[in-house]
Amino acid sequence: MTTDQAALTNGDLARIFHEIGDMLELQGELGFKVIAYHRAADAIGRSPVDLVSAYRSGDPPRIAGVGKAISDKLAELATTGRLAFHERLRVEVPPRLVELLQIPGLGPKSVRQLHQDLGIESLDDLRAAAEAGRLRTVRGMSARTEVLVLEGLARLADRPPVRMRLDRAEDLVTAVMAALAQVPGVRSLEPAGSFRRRRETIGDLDLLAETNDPAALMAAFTSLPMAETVIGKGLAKSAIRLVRGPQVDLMAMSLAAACTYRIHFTGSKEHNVRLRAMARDRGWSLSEKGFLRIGEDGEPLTGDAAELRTFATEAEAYAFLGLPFIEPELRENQGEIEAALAGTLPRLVSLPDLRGDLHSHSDWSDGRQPIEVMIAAARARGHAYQVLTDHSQSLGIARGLSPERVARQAEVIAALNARFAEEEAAGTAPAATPPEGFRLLHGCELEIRADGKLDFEDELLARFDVVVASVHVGRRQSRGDLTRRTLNGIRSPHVDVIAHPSGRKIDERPDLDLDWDLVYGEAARTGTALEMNG
DNA sequence: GCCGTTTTCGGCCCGACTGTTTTCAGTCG
Repeated sequence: MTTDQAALTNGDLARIFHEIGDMLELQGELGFKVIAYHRAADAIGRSPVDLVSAYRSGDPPRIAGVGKAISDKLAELATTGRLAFHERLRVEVPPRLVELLQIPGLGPKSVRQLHQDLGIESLDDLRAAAEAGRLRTVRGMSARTEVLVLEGLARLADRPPVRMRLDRAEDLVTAVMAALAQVPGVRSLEPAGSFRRRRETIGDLDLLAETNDPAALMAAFTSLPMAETVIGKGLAKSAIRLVRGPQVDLMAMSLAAACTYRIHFTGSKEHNVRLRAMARDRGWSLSEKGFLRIGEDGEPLTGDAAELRTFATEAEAYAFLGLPFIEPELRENQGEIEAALAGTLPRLVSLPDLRGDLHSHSDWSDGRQPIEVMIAAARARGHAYQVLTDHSQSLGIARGLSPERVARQAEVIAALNARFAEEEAAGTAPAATPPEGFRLLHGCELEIRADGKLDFEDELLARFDVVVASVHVGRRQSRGDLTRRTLNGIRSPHVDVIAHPSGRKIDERPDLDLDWDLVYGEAARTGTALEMNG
């Protein structure tokens, strides 16, 4: 436990309460209490409010899933930096025992048994016991368990669980679906899970299939050349691990009743739990198979009395619960259920909304393609405009443009636009061209230098159609300096957009340390757009 | 431990797969 109270972030707090949940579970505590701690930890981890500050100020926010007991513990952590309850648990439960839960197949019951019977307290203890053949002396374990445990340990050391970025997931999903598309009986294949929710990083891949012949599909799936191991195989669902890749789950859906399968496998788990609770309130039990009527005893009716409701589309299933359709991207139990009930769900931006690209680089700076190739692609997509934003002069590594090259580029762009106008007048423009035509706009990605100065004079900046400004160098400066530089960009009357304001690269580079309240406020005041990415 | 226009007590989401405990508990998603 740290003694520096200020260092406790919401993420630290979440870790502490998850660990409490794990340790209580290993002690054999009631399941619902364990779930309550994990649920509270998740809510704490994604709170937008800095909770240590809020609790110290004496005005903590109300958080769903955090009641009096956990709120008191948060207050103790915020004011003292420690939690007596947590420290007592760490005496009672060996702190490293929770690491055993990472081994596939080892759950709380098994870990507890291993600790009780063999005195195992760590992964090292577990390895030694497995290698010595002592696990088989524990009730419910065998020599096979020892093999599985050693494999799990090897995998843990060899390849720590790492989530993949959405683009890599896309490649793998495409490859697996292509390999299964020709299996006899398969009518449809589609991705689900966090990939369908378009999370920025993906753990496992989930696929759904409609098929007349589940046995053939599962046989083909579990014998794919790209499968390293088969984790499970059944007629309803199977799971494999790809060679040097993630786990892939495949579920066979009932024909023409796919809606609840889609909901179930798209998740998130927390979103599904909310839906099932809502179904239960209405007298139905919800699973991937559909809605089953619940009897007096709280159990689904069976036999002749059984009543199953299925639907063809997700929208119908949501409507059955009194909800509008909820887009997959929103299904995280982060307020979307409440918004759906209140009729305040946002309309998501989608591809047809995209009329042009406001930030692009050609081979004049660090892009890969000539301007003409990029423009042909944009016109073929039916865009109305493209803004060319090659780098400004001081970013030498990206071959930033001098004022002279900017002038030459302006001539090239003018000539291209004249040609587009002629083609549109003559009716020879690409078929996808929108009614208003297509125009190439001249912009630049303006460097905000390390000293905070802008990279071009105002007179030159005034000649661009669009100016996108950004910080690339001096990323290690103080929060104050970085914020001042960003504000310099925002306050220039010539700057229209701040590019990648956070400078974050997913899984590669953390956010810039900026005073975001100041940045947002000044951007709103001056009407400067902030690029959403990273 | 949390929560409540049905409840301040008594509920709390659901099913497939695995292994071994010959009838089901544990794990997982």
